[in-house]
Amino acid sequence: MQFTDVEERGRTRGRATITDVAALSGTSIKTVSRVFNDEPFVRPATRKRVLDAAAQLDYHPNMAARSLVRGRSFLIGLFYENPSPNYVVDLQTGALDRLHDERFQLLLFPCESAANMSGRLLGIARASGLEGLILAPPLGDDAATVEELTQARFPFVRIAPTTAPTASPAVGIDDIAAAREMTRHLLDLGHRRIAFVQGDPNHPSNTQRLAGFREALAERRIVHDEALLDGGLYTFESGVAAGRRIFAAATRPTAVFAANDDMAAGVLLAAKERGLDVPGQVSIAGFDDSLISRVVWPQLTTICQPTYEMAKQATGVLLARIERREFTAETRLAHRLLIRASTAPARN
Amino acid sequence: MQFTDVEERGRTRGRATITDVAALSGTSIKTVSRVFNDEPFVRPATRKRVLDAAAQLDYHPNMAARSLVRGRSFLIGLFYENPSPNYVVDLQTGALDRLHDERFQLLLFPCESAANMSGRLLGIARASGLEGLILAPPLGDDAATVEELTQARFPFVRIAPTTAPTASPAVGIDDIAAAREMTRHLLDLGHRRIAFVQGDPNHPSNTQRLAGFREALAERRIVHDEALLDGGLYTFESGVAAGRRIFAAATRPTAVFAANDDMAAGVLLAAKERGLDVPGQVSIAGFDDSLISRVVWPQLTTICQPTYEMAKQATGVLLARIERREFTAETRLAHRLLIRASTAPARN
DNA sequence: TTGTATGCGTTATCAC
DNA sequence: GTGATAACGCATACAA
Repeated sequence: MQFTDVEERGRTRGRATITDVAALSGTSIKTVSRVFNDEPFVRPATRKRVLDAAAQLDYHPNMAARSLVRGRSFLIGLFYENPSPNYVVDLQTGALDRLHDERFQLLLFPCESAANMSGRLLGIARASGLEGLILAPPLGDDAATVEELTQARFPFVRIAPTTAPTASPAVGIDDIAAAREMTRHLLDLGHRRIAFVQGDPNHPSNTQRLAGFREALAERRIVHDEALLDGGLYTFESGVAAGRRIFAAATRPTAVFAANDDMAAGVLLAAKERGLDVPGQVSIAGFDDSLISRVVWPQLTTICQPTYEMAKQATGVLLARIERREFTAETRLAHRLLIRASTAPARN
Repeated sequence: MQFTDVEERGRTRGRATITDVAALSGTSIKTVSRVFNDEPFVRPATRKRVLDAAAQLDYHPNMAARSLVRGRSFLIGLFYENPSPNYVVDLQTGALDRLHDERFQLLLFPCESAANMSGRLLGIARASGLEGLILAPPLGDDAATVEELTQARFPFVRIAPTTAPTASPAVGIDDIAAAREMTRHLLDLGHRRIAFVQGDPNHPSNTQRLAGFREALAERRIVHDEALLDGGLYTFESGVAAGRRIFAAATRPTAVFAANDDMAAGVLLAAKERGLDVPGQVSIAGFDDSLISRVVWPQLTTICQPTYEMAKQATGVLLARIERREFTAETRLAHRLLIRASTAPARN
């Protein structure tokens, strides 16, 4: 069955304008404008007349006209790679919640890879008329991107970046400290052969988590067997692959620490394929506290990273920067070690 | 550390305009406009001069001005409830991918509940200047919403709706047939006591899946024990709760069919808590083929519902409708029974 | 406290 | 093929 609609009404033509409202309310367009912009110096009675007329005409200010005359788009862009849906949705929800009741709108820019975006962000931002950018990891760590935006004095904020702070604001947690805590937890349980599953080597968060892992081992004077370092890509599938390699090795580790939950869940699946009991024969730890860590069995010990809150605060900082208000250059949010059922004392 | 930037450059003021490009290229603004809108009747040499000037000035057309004069916003809205992040991201990616290379942009509207949106969608659409709406389930099933939008001749498309087809286009699968297939699969494995875990009773998809389940039982002349009907809310947690109730009952079912994967994963967790072997002692089936079905152990037998593809096609239909081209009123996409490890023959 | 005139950056009309 | 000029709907000096 096929249709062709003759007359659709999604466009703005034919809709009531400020002039119509002025006419019907017996005022001028300036007064209507005042009412709709919450400006002072409008007599309550006049305001009411305007509002009534607007309601009657189903008037809504035309955003395009408003943007044009103000020289602003009220658009901000969220740039992210697509590692796990859970993470992405947390990010979006945080940003959207902060934007609620602001007149800004959020545009999504899922990126294939941070690398091929390098040096192109400013052009995209200009083309879409964005007023500011939120850069989720690992985009905020690309030197060329940061340089380009900074040079152009284009407002942006980075979420959980790991490179040295720049003139641009950032919101994140201390990845090194968090990974250190998790490693200490495993060490405290008696584990000595601990495998580390890296995430995407291009995400500096991975570097930081690995650094924290190494630091904790060094504290206890444990020489890390580099054979126990495996690499994934932050995806569930890559975690499965890494797990299979790890458990196929001659001397199995007693614990595996994966740089995020998706990979940890993959390692868990690999363990089960091999008939290994978790945490009886091997402990598994993740990072992020994404939904997946609570969905698998046993539930994963992980680091609670407040993604939603980071996105929310980052958005707030960006708005402040766009509005030329004072803003916090660097915000560090608290993380939390979440001990659940996937880690247990090492058996001798 | 606090900053206040004196001069940010995210706004549009100060950027090159069509006039600048015309001046630099020695042409008129109309010609520049022609070039940027791919209109014919521009000599190649002139075109090149314009393009060069534009590049030199880093000119990008001002979307607001363009929208204003055309009387269009090039904005479409995606309205969804937030059941599972996996589903939401599939939806977004499908829509975004279709929009790629179109000049439309997507605005996100996560809704708390379909009920409290009833009758408010048109206002929101008008206020945001949207040209069209994509309604993900269960929003497309709200009678008041559909009525309101239809009345106003506002372009919208529904994804996987289950209420009777209306004048508005829809893209979906045959939920009844899919649920029937899944139930037959369980029956073929010898299961006779099969519990059904409902989703949100307000989502008509739930009604359809339950209907398919019942039809399959009726085909085999099996009288369904209504005690085996439990209810969740399409969330993982509600699946856990339902599973606990089901497995606590005096006579346990040998199979559980949940109306979506998130709940099936919850049932699986409840089974494990109780020490039940899956699929040895109980088979569990889901619906959706969302990431979660592949992440849990054993992986879930489920129905593959092409969410991404549905969103992509729905977006295409909406664009056609907005552009007043011919569009398909109803699109039914194929589903697929995915037999994985969570279902096995019933033991006698 | 309210109104008038001007311009924002485009596209569209119509002449050349 | 190309170019003046008038909208588009709104905010904002400036005037009253």
